[in-house]
Amino acid sequence: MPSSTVENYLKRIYIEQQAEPVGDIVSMKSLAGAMGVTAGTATSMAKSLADSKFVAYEPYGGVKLTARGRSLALRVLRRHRLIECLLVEALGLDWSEVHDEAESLEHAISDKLLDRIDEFLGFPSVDPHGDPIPTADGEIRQSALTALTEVQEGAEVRIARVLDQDEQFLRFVDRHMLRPGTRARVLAHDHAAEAVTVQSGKLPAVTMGRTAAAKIMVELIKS
Amino acid sequence: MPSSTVENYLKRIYIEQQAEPVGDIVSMKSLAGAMGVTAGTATSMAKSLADSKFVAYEPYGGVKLTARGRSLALRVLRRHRLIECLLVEALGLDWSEVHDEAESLEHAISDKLLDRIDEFLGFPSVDPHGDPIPTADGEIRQSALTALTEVQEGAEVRIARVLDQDEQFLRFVDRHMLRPGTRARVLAHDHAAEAVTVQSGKLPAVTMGRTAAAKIMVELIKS
DNA sequence: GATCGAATTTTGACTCATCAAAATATGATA
DNA sequence: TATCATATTTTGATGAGTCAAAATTCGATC
Repeated sequence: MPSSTVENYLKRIYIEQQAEPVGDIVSMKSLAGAMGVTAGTATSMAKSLADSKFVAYEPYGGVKLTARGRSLALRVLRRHRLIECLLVEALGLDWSEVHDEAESLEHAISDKLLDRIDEFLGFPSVDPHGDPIPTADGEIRQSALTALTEVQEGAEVRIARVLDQDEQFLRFVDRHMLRPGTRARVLAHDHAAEAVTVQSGKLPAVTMGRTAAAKIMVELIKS
Repeated sequence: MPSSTVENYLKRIYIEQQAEPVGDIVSMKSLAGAMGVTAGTATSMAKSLADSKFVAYEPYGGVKLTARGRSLALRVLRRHRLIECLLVEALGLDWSEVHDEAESLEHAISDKLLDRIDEFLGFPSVDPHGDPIPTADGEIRQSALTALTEVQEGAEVRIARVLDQDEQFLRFVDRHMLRPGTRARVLAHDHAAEAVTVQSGKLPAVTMGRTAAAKIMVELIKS
């Protein structure tokens, strides 16, 4: 059984790999940063993950998941996201507080219980943040989404996914009714101010910075 | 934060202490046995638990929880038992399969989530096996129960608690409708055969060995 | 090509939890 | 009281995961 440390590294590598603009390869620096350990620790873990065939490790290059590593990473992600669903839907926790909880529960839950939860929830395809839930056989369906920053002025969108689990940010999103599933309209892009103005429901419009807006992914309804 | 190993030792010591007929002191041998480690490991953990003031450790004597240790043990037990309730009541798992699951989840759940679960379940006082659930402030109410072996022939009882988490045993109990909450009648004690005969619901009577019967605790309804 | 700064790797050390095996203490019995 | 079986403790070792700091390599620039 891989330890929860190993599971965390693989999950992290998977996520960093997604974020990697090109090449799918994760440097020791970003891995160490993402895991909150020193670079030396990242290197030695990289080697040991490579020994277990979870990653391909290129000295002075970086690390990249093997099929085996990717499969385990997706299983961890599946656990994480199904647990988030459970906490929100069955126990009524707020979506802004479930991330950390899921972070530890994801290593403690059995496959059997997980399947039970999946069934109980009606086999959801995304978690409360709109992140896709890998299937039991290790597939993940990424729907093509657009960042709020890329949407034309005046367009109507449906919020689909929020790419940041930070509690503060999620509460901000909540306050302005920009939670996945809701409709909103992009009112303006201010390139000089690097800001985007959006409006949802009956709420007054809100203006947010580009970097914040870039973390909100949407589907176009009408432009 | 105490590690989950520490939590497990304290929980185990608490349980062994309850089982200790006299003196409340747990020997290294029984601790090692209960934890599935060698005696040397038990000794060194006993010392380190003593360093952290969780137990009083007497060389060549044994170990006994301090108030601090007892408090943590009860918090772990509370987590364990509330999780068992949740798995049975909300997710429909069978009571015979929840023990192992709870065994790992109990170290991964936050106090916040636990309180939420407690509320969601309506503040239950016992888990599916009839084991009392410690309160959030560290109290535990042990109701005075009688073992099936001590009940007079012909008496009617209500099953209150089953003192064995073994899956096989719990399924046996289930098959004969002897789950906590159900009524049953003690038909006979056969001292020579060391056996007890019980009957529940519309099922035919079942005869079980003394040691099995001793693990089923009941309340008297009528003798 | 030589040099410099940044990233990476190596080294040595540490903690936690464990084991096997050797050494020792305890308590009962002769 | 001497002995013996059993329980306990000690000792030395191991693996996982970590850090700090020293050593090395890479890649870009001069």
